[in-house]
Amino acid sequence: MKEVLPKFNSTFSIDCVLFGFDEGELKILLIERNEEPFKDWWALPGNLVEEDESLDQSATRILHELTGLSDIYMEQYYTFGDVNRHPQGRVVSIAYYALLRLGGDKVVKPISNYAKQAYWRNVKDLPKLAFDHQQIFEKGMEKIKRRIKHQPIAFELLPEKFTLTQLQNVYEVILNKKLDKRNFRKKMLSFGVLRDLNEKQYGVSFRAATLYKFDKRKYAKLFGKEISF
Amino acid sequence: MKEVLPKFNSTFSIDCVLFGFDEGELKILLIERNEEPFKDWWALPGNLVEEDESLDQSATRILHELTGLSDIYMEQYYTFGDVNRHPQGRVVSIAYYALLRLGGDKVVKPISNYAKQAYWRNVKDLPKLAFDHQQIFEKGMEKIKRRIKHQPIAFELLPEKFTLTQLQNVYEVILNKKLDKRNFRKKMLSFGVLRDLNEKQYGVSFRAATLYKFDKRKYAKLFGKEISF
DNA sequence: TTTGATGGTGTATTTATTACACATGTAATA
DNA sequence: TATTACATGTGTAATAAATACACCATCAAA
Repeated sequence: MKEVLPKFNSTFSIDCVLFGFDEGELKILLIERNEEPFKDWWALPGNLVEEDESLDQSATRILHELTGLSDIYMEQYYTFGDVNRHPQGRVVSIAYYALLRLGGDKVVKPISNYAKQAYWRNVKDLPKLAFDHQQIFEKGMEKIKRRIKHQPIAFELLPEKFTLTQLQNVYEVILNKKLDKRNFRKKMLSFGVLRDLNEKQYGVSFRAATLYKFDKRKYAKLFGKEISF
Repeated sequence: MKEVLPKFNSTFSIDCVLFGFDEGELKILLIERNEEPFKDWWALPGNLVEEDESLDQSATRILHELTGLSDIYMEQYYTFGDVNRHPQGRVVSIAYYALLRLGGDKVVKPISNYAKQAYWRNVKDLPKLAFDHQQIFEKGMEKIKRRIKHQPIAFELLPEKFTLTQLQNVYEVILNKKLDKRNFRKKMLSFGVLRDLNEKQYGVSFRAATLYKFDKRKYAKLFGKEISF
């Protein structure tokens, strides 16, 4: 049944924009390339898609190889296919973004040979990037700006227990504008998807804030109601 | 400088969901395939990407070959890459949608050999589709449902001069719900992007309605203000 | 001239958004 | 133990936006 397709002279890759939130800053993971082309340049983590894996599987694998993490919110958002985007041939790249919980911990183990090292970089201060990765990053940034207004993605960037101030910081840094504290809290709590844990921060050198948790069950019940965060 | 990429055993295609609005119905263009696989099945128009064209160029070309039209609002919205989506090999398909002005006229000339014929079909009454085209269609449908709320895409489906009732029909059929006439008009006119042409319909067997035009210049001035249509 | 079908209009109610300032609690330290 | 530094936590009034709702006007055709 397998006949031959007229063209097989192309390939495709996945590139990932891995967002993380740490110390009040939105960061993405960049690798320093160890191979041509663009050896020694900074680039988004990415790789070629294997024959026997779907695009989503491939994105999941690449993320796992790079960070050791699984069960992460990832989403395909655009495909880049300019003729000369890759100097070695026709490579169409499918872009994904992921939202990671950072937290002074072990994330990031660039085991693979194609990367010398990997660093988290503040999105407001990125170096020059290889290929068309600047464009890929910008489109990803736009995407999460839109997405955060309608979907509960901010929680993916925070630890399971978080304070309202931390949550507000995520919104402020992604939307790139200050929000009013009282209005923000009123609105967030009004959705009824945050559970007050009756628990306080500890180890902070000021008044400890109440910890909340995102309640997925309650959110699921609202589905279809088009919340506007 | 050109080295060899490790894998070149794959290919990619474009599939298009062409939306049109006619006689109060939202329709898409389907072709009846004349080639294996899925010979004689209904399918979305699509084709393989050529070596020397970008994805956007390819989408534009395919649309032009099929309809004779150019200068059409098209947008890439998702890429489908399940391993077995194409029975003859690994084919990743980049999906685009386009919004066309129908109007009893000449659109649609399925000249190519791979299609027997092409028909406009109401989205509420589609036949079984080849490949994963049902899924591709559904995702496209979701996309324009979201998009129409924030971007002025409804106008792309209407003739240059249109009545407010026609415009409301477009919203109703895409959002799949009835809207209140007075509230709809109040809101639409409040944006200040519709120009009253001081002109009436003619040839209708009832009271003729005022014709309006979408004013792109005024809309452009609002840019960044996040209108919610 | 009557009928049928669509065009066109306003107001009151409810809900959401915005603007805005000060007392409280905690840890560090003087 | 008093003071300081710092982030937490709270309410109300004003404005803007969304919603609900019904009838007369106009035109062509019969």
